[in-house]
Amino acid sequence: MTAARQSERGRVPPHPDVRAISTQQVLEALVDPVRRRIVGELHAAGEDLSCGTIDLPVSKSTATHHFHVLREAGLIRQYYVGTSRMNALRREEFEEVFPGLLGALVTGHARESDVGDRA
Amino acid sequence: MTAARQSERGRVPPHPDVRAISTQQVLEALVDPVRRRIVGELHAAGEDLSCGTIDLPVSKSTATHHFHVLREAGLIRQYYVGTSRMNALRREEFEEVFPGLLGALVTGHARESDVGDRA
DNA sequence: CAGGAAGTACGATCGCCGTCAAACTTCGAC
DNA sequence: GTCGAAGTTTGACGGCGATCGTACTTCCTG
Repeated sequence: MTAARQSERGRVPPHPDVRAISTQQVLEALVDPVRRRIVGELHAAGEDLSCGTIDLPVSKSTATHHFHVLREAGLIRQYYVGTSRMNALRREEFEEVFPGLLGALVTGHARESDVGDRA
Repeated sequence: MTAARQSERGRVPPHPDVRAISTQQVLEALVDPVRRRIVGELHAAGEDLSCGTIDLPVSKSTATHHFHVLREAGLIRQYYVGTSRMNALRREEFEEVFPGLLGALVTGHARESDVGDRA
């Protein structure tokens, strides 16, 4: 059992069970444009991204804060690779508990330039 | 054209075009538990309800504020009947612009007692 | 018309959340 | 072992939004 932890470099932050998360918490997490942008990028990328890869209009400390909130809300999973912290969207797990929500937000109202102006 | 207005008792508040509403605005409207409760009640009722019909854990002036926000976010339509202000959920219009969102929030995570404790 | 019911408008208050800078920690590279 | 890159932690600050009470408006009822 410790073997598994060791393999992941130790520094593994706590991740909540998605089933234990309230709609309230999810909405509070997704109401922030910066956090929604993070989720959007992860969704679009289709692969795990390090914090630095996603460029955000805020300082590093603020970015850390946002990732923390997303993790607490069960939206992302984080793990270290060297000095970089990787972020993985917890799509499937999340879909089971809040079916359609993520899709509705990423897809919904796609025409607006809202926060999706990368490219 | 004034004829139409007259029929509605005059006191008709301004209603935005749903297409002109941002995801941001919608989320800001729905992140509040009280407002989500209002939407939930309207959704469950399946018919228009007056402000007073929906009992909320806040003062009247605060309630007015919440209805205002929901109206501005394109979620409800309001009209007077006598001294009562009726509220109608703008389901279909909303569904066209933010497909699945409303359903995902009302249905999603139905097991939690979140804000849906009526009955 | 007097009274009351149903909301609205207006300020004022207050707590929370997003933001930042600065100091610190870890890890990889050289 | 040093340096730098990548994040984290902590504390402080500022603004926005939820809340309330009070005064006001409108409409129905008797």
